[in-house]
Amino acid sequence: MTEPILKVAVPSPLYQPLDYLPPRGSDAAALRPGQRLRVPLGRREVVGVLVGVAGESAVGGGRLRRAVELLDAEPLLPADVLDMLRWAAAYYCHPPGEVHVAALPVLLRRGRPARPRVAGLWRLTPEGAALDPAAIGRRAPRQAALLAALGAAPAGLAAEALAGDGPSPLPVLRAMAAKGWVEQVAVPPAPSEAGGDWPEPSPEQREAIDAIHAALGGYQAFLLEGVTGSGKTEVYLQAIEAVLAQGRQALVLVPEIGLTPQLVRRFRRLGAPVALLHSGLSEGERLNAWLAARSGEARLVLGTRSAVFVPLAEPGVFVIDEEHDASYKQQDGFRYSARDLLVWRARRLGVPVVLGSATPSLESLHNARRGRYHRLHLPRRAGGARPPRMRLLDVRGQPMDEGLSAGLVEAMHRHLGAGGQVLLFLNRRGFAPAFLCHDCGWLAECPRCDMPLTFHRVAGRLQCHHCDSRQAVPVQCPACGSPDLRAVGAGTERVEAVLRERFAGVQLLRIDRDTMRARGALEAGLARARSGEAKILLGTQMLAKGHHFPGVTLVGILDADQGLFSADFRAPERMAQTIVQVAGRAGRAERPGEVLIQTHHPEHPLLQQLVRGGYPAFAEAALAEREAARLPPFGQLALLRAEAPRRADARAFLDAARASAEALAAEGVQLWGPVPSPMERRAGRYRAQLLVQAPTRAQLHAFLSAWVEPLAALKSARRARWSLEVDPGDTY
DNA sequence: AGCACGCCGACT
DNA sequence: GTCGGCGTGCTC
Repeated sequence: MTEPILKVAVPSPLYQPLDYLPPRGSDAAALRPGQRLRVPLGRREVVGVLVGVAGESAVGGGRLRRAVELLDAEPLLPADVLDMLRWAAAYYCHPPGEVHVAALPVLLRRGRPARPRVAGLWRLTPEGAALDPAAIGRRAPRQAALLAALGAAPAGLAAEALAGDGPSPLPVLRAMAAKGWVEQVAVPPAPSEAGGDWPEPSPEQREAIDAIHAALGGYQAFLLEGVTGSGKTEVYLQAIEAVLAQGRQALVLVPEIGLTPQLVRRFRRLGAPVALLHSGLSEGERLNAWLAARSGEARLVLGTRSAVFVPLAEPGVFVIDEEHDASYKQQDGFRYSARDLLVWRARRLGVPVVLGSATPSLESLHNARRGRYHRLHLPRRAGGARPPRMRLLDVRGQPMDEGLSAGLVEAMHRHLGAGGQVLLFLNRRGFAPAFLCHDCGWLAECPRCDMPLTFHRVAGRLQCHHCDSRQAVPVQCPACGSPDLRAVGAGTERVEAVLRERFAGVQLLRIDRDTMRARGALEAGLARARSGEAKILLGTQMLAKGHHFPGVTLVGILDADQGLFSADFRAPERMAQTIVQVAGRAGRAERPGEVLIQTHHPEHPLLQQLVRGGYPAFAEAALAEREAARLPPFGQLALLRAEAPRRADARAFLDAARASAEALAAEGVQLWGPVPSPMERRAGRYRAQLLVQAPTRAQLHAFLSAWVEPLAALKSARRARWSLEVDPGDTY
C-alpha cells in the first residue's frame, strides 16, 4: 500500500506547495486540507498548511521528506477560505505559502495549539476561597494581597488589573495556581446587551433592508450609497439582525480608523456575541477572537483588513463599510485587496455582500453600472438635513495669509458671527512643508529621502514625514552661511498660529497627529469639537473620518490642488472622496452647511463637476477619463517595484524584468518604464518601477503568471528588494 | 526568506 | 596557515 502525498504550503517564497510524506503513525483518513503540519524545510522546521492530498508525487528518488507532526485534529481553515487563498495566490502572483500564513494569527503561524489562550481572568478556586489571607500574609504578603483582591472579585480579574503599579503578579499567580488556589478562566466573547432603540427606518432604508433580506441565502453584491449621516449603519444592523435570526454569522469589515468604541457599541445592540479583530489586540486576544469566529461562538465578527480571512462556522452575510477606503489594501508583502477578496468569498459561499460608501470607488461604481452590483441609495440624511453647498474659491492672484484667502476669512467671520462652528481641512502637518535659504536657495532635505524636510516650530526641529529622521533647525545656511532662512508654505501649525492672531479670543482646536499624540487626546478633542466649545476646528485627515459635528456650518478646504496634478492617476478620486467626506462632517437639518474649496485651478473639469453635481457627477467624469486612458476599471494594471541601497541595482533588476517580459511577447500587454519612483529615494533606498498594462484581466493574468517565476529567478533580483502588485492602489 | 556552501582578503 | 566577507543555490 502506498502512502498518500501531502501538498503543503510552506512559508517561503516558493511558487508551489511542497510534497511531503505523512507524519509517522498518522491515520491517512485523518489528513484533510486546512490542517497545519510541522515539516522539515532545509535545515529548519516550519509550520505549513496542508492544501491537498495526492496519490503520487513528481518528486522522486527518495527526496521526499516526512512531515514531523500534524498540529490540528480538524482543519483550521474551512474550504471556502482555502479556495480563496488558492485563488488569491494565483491572482496576486504571490507564493501560496506566504498567502496561507497571512491568513493565520501569529500564534498559529508559530505552531501554537489552536486552543483559546487563557487571556487572563484569574479567580479563586474553592480551596483558595477557603483560605484566610491574614494567616498567609506573614510569610507571603504578595500571595495574601492577591488572595484578598481576588476574593473581592468573584468574576475574576486580569493580571494587569492585579498588578497595579507593582511588578507583574504572574510568577506569584502561577505558584498559587500550582497549589490549586487560583485558576484562569477564558474571557468570554464580549458580552452584549440586546435591545436599545431600533429607530424606524426611512423608506429608503426600508427598501435597502428588504432588498438585502430578499437576497439572503444566495450570492448578491450590493453597493449601498449613502452620504454621511444617511443611516448606512442602520441598514447593516437590520440586515445582520435577520441573518443572526437564521442562526448564521455576519462578518463586517471596517477601515483601520473606523473601528471605534461608538461603532462597536452600535453593533452590540444586536445582542449577539461579538468578536473584534483589529491591530490593537495582543496576539493572544487575536487568537481568541479568531477561534471564536471559527467555532461559531461569536455570531458577529467586526474587523479590519485581515479579518477577510477569518474562518466562519456559518457565514450568512458580509458587509464592508467605506469600501473605497485605502486601508483595505495591504501595502506590503502579500498585496491584496480585502474588498475584492470579500466579494470573491461571498460568491464562493453564496451569501450576500454589502459594500457601503458615501463616495464609492470608481471600480465599484463601474461594477454597479454593469449590473454586477445591485445599487441601493440612501439619498437623504437622517433628520432631513440638506447636503452642504460647495463653492470654489479662486485664489489666483489673491493675497493669501499663510494659506487663508480673504474670501475664506470673510466667510469664517460670517459663520462664527452667526453662532456656527468652522472646520478647516489641510492635509499637511507641521509649520511649513519646506525650509530654505533666501539668499542661495539651499533647501533642507531629508538625508535619506528625496523630500524636503517639514519645519516643526513647536518641536523646534526639521522632520521628514516619509521616514523617521529629524534634525535641529540650522541658524544659518549650511551652503552659504546666510542667516536668512525661511519657512515656506503652510502646514496646520502655521495656520493655527495665524488663526490665533486673526481670530483672537475664538476657541480653536487643532487636530492632527502632533496635537493628538497623547492617549485619549483625540477622544477629548472630538468631544470639545462636538460640544461646540471649540469654534474653529483645524485638522488633517484625522478630522475627516467618522465624526459628525452638527454645529459646523462652514467647511474650508485649504488646498484642493495637491490631488489634481499628481503623478498617480487615482489622486483626483482620493481628493474628491476626501472633500466629500470632510464636507459631510458639517450641517444639520435647519442649517445646511457651506463648503469653500480654495484652488488655483477653478476651471479644472473634475473640480467643476464635483461642486456642480457632487460626487456622482465627479465620478461620471472621472470614469470617462479613465476609459479614454484605458486605466482601471477599463484596463488592468500591475506594478513591479524595486528598491535597493544603490540606484543601479534597482534599475538592473527592472531592466532584466522588462527584457524577460518582452521575450514573453504577451498579447495586449504594454510595459511602461522602468522609471524612477516619484520619490526616488526613501529611507535611504533608491526606488524604481515598471508598470504593466493590459486590456483585460485574462490577458494581464496570462502574462503575469508566466512572468513572475522567471522574475524571481533573475540574478539581479538578489540585489534588489522587489514586489509585484496586481491592481495597484497607488501607481507610485 | 533562511541557511548552507564556496571561494578570495587580512589577521593570530 | 585560518576567520569571515557576501555571491550562488536550494528548500519536497
